[in-house]
Amino acid sequence: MADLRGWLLDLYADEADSLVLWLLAEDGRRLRLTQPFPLTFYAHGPFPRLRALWRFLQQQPVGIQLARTVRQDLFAGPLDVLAVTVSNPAWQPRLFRQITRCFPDLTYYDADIPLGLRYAAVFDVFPLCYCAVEVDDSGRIQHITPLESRWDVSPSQPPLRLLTIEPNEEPAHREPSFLWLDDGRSRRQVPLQPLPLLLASLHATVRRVDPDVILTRFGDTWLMPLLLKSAQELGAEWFNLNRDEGKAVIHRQENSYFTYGQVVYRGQQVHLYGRYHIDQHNAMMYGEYGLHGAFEQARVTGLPVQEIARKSPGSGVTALQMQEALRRGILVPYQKQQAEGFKTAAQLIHADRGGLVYQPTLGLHEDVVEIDFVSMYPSIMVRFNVSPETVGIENETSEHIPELDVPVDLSRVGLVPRTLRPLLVKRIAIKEQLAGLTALDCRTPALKARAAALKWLLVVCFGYLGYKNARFGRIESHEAVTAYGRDCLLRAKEAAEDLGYEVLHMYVDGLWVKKAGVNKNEQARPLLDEITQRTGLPIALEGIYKWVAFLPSRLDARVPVANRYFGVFQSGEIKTRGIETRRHDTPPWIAQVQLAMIQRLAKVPTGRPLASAVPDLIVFLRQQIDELRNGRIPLPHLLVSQRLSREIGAYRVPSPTCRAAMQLDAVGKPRRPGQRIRFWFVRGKAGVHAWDLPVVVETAALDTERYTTLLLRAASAILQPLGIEETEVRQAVLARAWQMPIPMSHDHLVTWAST
DNA sequence: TACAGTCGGGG
DNA sequence: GTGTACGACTGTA
Repeated sequence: MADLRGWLLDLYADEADSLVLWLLAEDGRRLRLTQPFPLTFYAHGPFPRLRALWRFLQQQPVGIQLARTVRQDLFAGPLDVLAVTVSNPAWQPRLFRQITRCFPDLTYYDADIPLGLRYAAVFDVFPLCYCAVEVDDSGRIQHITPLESRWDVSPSQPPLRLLTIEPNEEPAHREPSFLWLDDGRSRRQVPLQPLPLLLASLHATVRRVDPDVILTRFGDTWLMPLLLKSAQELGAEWFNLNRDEGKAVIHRQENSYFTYGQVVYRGQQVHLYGRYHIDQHNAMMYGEYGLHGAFEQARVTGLPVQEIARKSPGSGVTALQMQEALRRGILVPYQKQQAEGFKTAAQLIHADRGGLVYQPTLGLHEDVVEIDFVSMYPSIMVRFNVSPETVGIENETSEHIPELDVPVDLSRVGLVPRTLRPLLVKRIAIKEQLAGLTALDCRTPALKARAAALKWLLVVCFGYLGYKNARFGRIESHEAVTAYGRDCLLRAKEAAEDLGYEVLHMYVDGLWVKKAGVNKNEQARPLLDEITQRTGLPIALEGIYKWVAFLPSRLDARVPVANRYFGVFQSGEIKTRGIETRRHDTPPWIAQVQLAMIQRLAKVPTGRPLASAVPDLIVFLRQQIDELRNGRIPLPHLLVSQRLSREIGAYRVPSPTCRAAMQLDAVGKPRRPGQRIRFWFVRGKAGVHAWDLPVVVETAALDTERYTTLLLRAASAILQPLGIEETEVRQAVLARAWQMPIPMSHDHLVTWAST
C-alpha cells in the first residue's frame, strides 16, 4: 500500500487493466496505475424489445450486469430503462456498436460519453488535477481524492516536461531535411535521413527526456505518419513514442466536413498513450490560446488534453453539459457524433437575424464611447434562466420573454445556466487577477490564455443551445436568448439617450455613443452603471475612440454597412472590422500597408484635421507601389491564402483558388476541401502560381497591376472617410505630380499637388 | 450583367 | 458519418 500525491496526466480504457491512469507523482515519477471502472448505459423502448435486448446481452461473453430501473430524461421526466453495466469500459464501444446494429429501434442514453467525463463525474478528478491516491502493491487504485476543484482560479502547476519537435521546412511546401528538437535545455538538429537512424534517435530522445508533452509542428499530418510508416516498413517494432509501451498509437484519418456554411479540413491525427502529442498546426483553436488554454479547457470540461487541443470549443461545451447531466442523474441522449459547430455567437446572430444590428451613422466621429455587454449571451442564459427545459414552461414562477410571449420556468435552475455560471465566474475571477498584473508579469500570458480559453467556451455555448441536433438544444431557448439580447440592447440605448448621449451605432452586444464633454474613461461610469441597473447584465467600457470611421458599402456609398469600421482609441490602440486587414485572404503586404495608413492617421495630433496626413499617405502609397514594381516586396508578403471550398472538379467557375489547386494536383500534391491554398497572382493565362509548387515564382512574373489595384482598393477604404474617392486615390498615387496635374476637389490635396 | 465563390464573426 | 446562414464583396464568363 502506498499513499501518493500527484497530478492526473492521462486516463484510458484498457482490455487487460480496465482503466489505466497515469499519475505525475510529486517525487517526479510517472506512474501507470489501474482501477476497476464499470460503466453503465441505458436503453429505452417497448417492453418486448427491451426483453429481446436483455436476452441478447445475457449471451454475451463479457461481464455485463443488467437491471430495470427508472432514470430522468431532461424533457420527458422519469423513463423506464434497461441499465446495462459493463465491468470493463474497454468493451463498451464494441458491445454498443453490436447492440445498435441488432436493435436500431431502441433509444439509448449515456452510450457515447467520453470516459474522462464519467470519471470526473464520479470522482471529481479531471485532467491535470492534483489529487491524493491510495494504491496497492500491484498499482491498483484503492482510493482517489481530488485536492483541488476544476473551478479553482489558481490551480497547482504540474511540473510537465516538454519536448518540441519541428521540421526545418513546412512539409507541404518543401521537403524538410532535418528536425529541430528542443527539450527546454538544449536545441539540436536531427537529420531526417537515413530513416532508421532518425527512428533510433527519436526513440532514444523520447526515452531519455521522457516528456509529458510532445509539441510538434506538422506532427499529426506529416512527422508521426512518416515515423509510423517507416517503422513498419523497417520492421522496427521497438519504435514507440507512447509512454505506455504496450499500446499502439491512435491514428485517425484526415477528413473534410461541412459545418455551418463552410468546409472544414481536419488533418489526420496521432494521439499517444500516457503523454500528450499536440500538433500546433492541426489544433483548431491552438493559435487563440495555446497550451495553457488547452489545459484550462481540459480541466473544466474533463475532456482529454489531446482531444480538446484539436477540437473546437463546441465539443468542450457538449462535454460540460454532459458532465453536468451525469452529476445530476439526467440521461444523456445518444447520437452519432456531430460535426462540431464552429459557429460563434455573431455567426448565429447573422444567421438567425437574432441580434439587433443598426446602421451606423456614416463617416468620421470623435470622442466616441464604445461599450459592450460582457459575455452577453451566456450572461443572459444565467440571468434569465434560459435553458432548453425551462423555456415554454408555465407556472407561478414563470417570467415572460420580451416580444415572444413565451414563459420561462424560474422554479429550478436550468441545465445550461447551471453549466455556464461557474464558467462565467471563473473567467471574471481570472480577468480580475489579470487586472492586478502588469503585461510583463510572468503570470500574465498563462492567465490571458486561460481567460481566452474560457471565453471561447462561453462564446460557442450559445450556438449549442439552439443547434437542432445538439443533445440539449432547443430552438425556442435560442430565440429566447436573442429576444432578451435585443431587449437589453434597446434598454441600453434608452439609458444612453436618457443620459444625453447620441447613439451612433449598435451591434448585437455593443453600442457606440457620444456626448459632448465625455472623453475620459471614468466619465462613462454613470452610463455603465445605469445600463447594468436597467438590464441586470454586466456591461464594460471597450474604450473611448479618439476617432472612429464608419464606412459605407462599396457598392453604394449612401448605404452604411453594420460592421465595416476602423478607429483609434485614446490608448493608441487601433480597432478595425470588416476591412482588408481583418480578412484572412488579404496578402500580408496589403494588410500591413492598410494598417500602416491607420497608424499614420493615429499619430495626427489632436486638434489637427486628419486630412492633414493625406499628402504623407499618398507619398507612402507611391513608395510602396515603387517597391512592388521593383520587386522589393518579399514574395511571402504577396501570397493570397484562400480556403478550397470543394473538390476542384466541383467548381463551375475556375476561381483563382481553384486554379492554384489544379496546379498542385498536376504535380501530385492534391489538396482537400477545407485546406488553405496559398498562391501569387501572376501574369499569363493561369493568373496564379501556387506557393507549394516545386518551381519558385519569378518576381518578374508577378501581376503587379493586380496587386496595385488591390492595394489602392484597401487604401481607399482608409481615405474614404476623409472625403477622397477611389478614383482620386488612384490618380494621386499613380499619376506623378510633375507629369500631370492632379484633379482633386479637396483643398488640402490641391495645395499639396501644387507644391 | 448574372452569378459563383470567399470572407467575417468573437476578444 | 457529420449537412449547406447571410450579407458584402470580388472575380469570371
